[in-house]
Amino acid sequence: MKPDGVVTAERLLDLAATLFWENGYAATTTRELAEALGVQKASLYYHMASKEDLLYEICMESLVNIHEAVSQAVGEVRDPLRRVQLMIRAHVRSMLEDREKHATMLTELKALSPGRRAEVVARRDEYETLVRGILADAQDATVLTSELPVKQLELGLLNLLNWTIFWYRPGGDLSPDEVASLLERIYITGVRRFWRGCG
Amino acid sequence: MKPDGVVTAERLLDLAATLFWENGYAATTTRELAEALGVQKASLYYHMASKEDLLYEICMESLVNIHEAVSQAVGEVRDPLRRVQLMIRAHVRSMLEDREKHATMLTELKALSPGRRAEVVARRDEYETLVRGILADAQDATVLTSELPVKQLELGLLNLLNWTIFWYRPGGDLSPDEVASLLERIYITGVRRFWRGCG
DNA sequence: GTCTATAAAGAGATAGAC
DNA sequence: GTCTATCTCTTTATAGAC
Repeated sequence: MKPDGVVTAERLLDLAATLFWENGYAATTTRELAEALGVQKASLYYHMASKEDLLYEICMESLVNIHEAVSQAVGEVRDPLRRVQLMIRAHVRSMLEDREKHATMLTELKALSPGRRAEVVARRDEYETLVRGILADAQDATVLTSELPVKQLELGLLNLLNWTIFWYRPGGDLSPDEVASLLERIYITGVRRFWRGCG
Repeated sequence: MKPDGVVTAERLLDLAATLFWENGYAATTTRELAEALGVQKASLYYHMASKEDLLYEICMESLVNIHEAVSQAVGEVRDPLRRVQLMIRAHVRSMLEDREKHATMLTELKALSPGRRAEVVARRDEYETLVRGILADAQDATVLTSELPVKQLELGLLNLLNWTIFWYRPGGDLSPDEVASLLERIYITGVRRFWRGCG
């Protein structure tokens, strides 16, 4: 959550993400938001159009952020395996740095109206396309196994990475980078193409 | 969801799990539950004490079920690696067969009152102890890597398995057993202890 | 075991002053 | 940009008849 100096709209969005994640979107009331911001209920409506708008913006922002983070991380790098490793690191780091927003996007999507939900899902599909492309390149370069279709490589990877938001706590046993190292190690070893023969 | 013949209390629990999972606990109203059951709102209270009771029972049931499923699956088997494989299969199968309850337990826990939440968390810890024990045995038998502490083996495994409830759909591309095979393959390859040298 | 009727509280959002 | 006051609707749960 951002400090007092920042514009109220931005503080409201961060605060909403925290409360939505901790208590759920439907269970979080405008009264709680107002109290935590230190204003009256009605004052919220100067900064937002509705409670649902907050949820929509949280979802979109988390997806824009992680897409940018991964795009930039793989950026100029050409080595296909290295690109997979950098993607994993950037995904985990972005997800954990932006934990409240990302978790809210992943768990409260169902609370959005159909139209807006579709917009968020479309954005998420775009991100998954980026991920799948990086995996497909590594597969084509024969550094990842060809025993599994790329869609299954993607499902396996996102399974392994995303569940982290449910147990990760800042200041816990593992730092974001340690989490990334652990998951990267398991995944890469699990799906890398090895030449098993001797010679 | 169970058919009409079954006692109403049980049908109510199954129905609640479906609605809680689809729309969230807080967003699901007693009106919707009553309508879907085909009775009046007030009639619900003959079968339940409160809406929160339903959530509590759903959470407990899903955990009792998965604990039993995994216990029985590894049952008499002694081979440590085989036990890990059987655990993965039973976990995935139980989670997907009981999808609504399991998903509700995993995502709506925060809606329970502190006391009941603590009870559910204690049950979940028990299950995780079972999982960790099976992994530790395999590690001691040198069939799983010793490079990672058993706690991290557990985090990695549950990450890989649990996220499945967010995308699995009955009748989709993959059957529960195919999902289990995919995840088992990635995990076992990822954490198995290999002798890399030749000879 | 299910009904009609209603209580009591809390929700999101708006009007209009300052 | 924030306030007080309020509107309107929905919520969970109960009372008591059948």
